[in-house]
Amino acid sequence: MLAFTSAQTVQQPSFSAQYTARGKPLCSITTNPSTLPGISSSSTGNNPLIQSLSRQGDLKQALHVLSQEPNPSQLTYELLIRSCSSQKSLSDGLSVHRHLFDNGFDQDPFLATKLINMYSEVDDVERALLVFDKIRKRTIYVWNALFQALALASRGEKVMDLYRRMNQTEILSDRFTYTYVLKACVVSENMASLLKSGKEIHANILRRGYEGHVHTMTTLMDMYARFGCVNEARHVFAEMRVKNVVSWGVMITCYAKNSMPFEALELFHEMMSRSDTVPTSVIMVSVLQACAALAALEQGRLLHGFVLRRGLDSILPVISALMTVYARCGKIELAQTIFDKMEKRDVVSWNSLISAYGVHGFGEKAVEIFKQMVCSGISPSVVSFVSVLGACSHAGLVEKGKELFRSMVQIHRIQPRVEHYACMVDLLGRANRLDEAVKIIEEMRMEPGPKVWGALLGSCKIHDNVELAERASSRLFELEPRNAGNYVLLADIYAGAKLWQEARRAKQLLEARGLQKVPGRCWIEVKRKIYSFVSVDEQNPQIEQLRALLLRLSMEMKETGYVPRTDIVHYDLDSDEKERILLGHSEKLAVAFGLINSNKGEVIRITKNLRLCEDCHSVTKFISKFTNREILVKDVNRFHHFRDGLCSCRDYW
DNA sequence: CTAGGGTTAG
Repeated sequence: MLAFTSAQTVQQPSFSAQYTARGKPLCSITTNPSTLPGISSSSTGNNPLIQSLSRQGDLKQALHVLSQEPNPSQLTYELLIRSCSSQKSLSDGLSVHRHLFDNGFDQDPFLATKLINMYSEVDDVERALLVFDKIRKRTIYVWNALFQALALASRGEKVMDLYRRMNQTEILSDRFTYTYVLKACVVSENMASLLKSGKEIHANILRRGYEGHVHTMTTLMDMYARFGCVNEARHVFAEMRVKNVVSWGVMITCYAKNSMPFEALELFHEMMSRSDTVPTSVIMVSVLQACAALAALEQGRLLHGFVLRRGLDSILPVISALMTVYARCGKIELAQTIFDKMEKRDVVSWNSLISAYGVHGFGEKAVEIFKQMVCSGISPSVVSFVSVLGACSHAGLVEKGKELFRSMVQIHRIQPRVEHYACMVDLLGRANRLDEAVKIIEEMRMEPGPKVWGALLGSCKIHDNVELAERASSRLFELEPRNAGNYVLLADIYAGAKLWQEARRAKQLLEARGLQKVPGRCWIEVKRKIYSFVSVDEQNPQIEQLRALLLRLSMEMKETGYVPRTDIVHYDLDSDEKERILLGHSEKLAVAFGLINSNKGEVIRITKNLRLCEDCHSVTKFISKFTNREILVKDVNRFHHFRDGLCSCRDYW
């Protein structure tokens, strides 16, 4: 880059010299160009030949001919630059750039645009910026090309800086500008600060009267969606008079990605009934994702049928999403069947299967699939390692996990990222090897992020380690002050150690920051309808019936040794009240609902938004034995398969 | 020169 900068300004001759030297081998073309078919020695010279060589992708030949051409045209340069872009060749791009500079085309805004595109394509934004700096006449095309290049390189702040500067000139944004600058907002390292910028662009869009432009408005929705601003996205969507399949898709994805799977499914059904929009594979992927999050098997089956009818069943992302739906509905064998039938598989297909076994606690199987993947010649990705390490963690395969972690660098040449360290901390911490977990953190060559400290805090909860919990939580309160879960976890750990005053302080901290505990929720799908439960659910029409059933079961269970875990209720209440609260937990309500409303022999499947509580875990074990029913509970991070009084997690979760 | 998607840990 340095050589080029100086050359561009002062050392022009060296370019030409270097260039001519490189052109030498093909001088035969210039000595007698007319011997080549279709080439005349008229005023157009070698231009048509260079152009057709560029179009064919014979870049080397094109460059050789160029070196002998005294009058290259703008079109010739354009095609050459494009060829460099498509071949991702920085060195050839530089040659063309030098050449057009020598021929006085360096102030041509059209070619500057193409050069910026080209440098962006070869991942050299710095040179793209340089072209922009040098060009004096900056058309909106030049600006847009740079915005696009910077957005692609995740330089959000830089884009906003330049966007504001552009707005001080007489150049006006167009519809392309808006899509690029909006995209730039969500790709910066510093997400929070650019939401403001996004809103600023939103205001400009309205001021300039672009609110009727579908493309722009859809990008705007997506920007809000990625910041988690569901209401803003929803508002933009509602105001759009013209919607197309992408606008619907962005809104559905927005819900699916922001933990609102119900709304995602609802909107999909609305799209199907109220518009003539034909769903694409992209839409199906998002809807399937929502379905997986809810563990809604019947919905999933309907969607699977739909996918087949629409002929979308050979599209890899759709298949991966389908596998995940079945896996998350507890139908792991169906996920395996789909995988087996695939004609082509990519790394994501494999990852889907690995994580499927992982969340069910089949650690060995997950490791086996991982090995099969490697044997079949697919290189594991960063996600493969997250999945397989997670699988080891859930199954307590500590040594296996450590071995795989080492193999990341040693065999697969993948540098561990923060999320891999988080997996290791979880793996070791869960296995009560907290000192080793701490050692891993201390040896990290990067800043341990919230995921790492969060994994440690979670382990402290399992193993009642107050001291370490204080250390982890103090870091978490700095790193993610608005995550309510951390305060609740710390309060629980204190309460578990009967440090009531400290527990109260942790809760006060939560409230002082204006946060609220995420309420525990459960879902159950019965006859294609999904029912949702919150703890001590007074609104539920069947609540009395559910309570009565649970009370009866609880009394029976007590006779066979069940002791309600009133110790985990951290309110200052008498033990009867505590028992009542425990019995009102949403997962118990959902189980009772399933027992009453589904047929005998059917598996009861429940989804929970948090980690399963210990009391519910033991009660569900009892119930599975008592009622001779299989109960499948998917909590935030794994599956619990209850059968005959036992759980598939072997009480390790 | 423009918009959306698969697999992921606490």
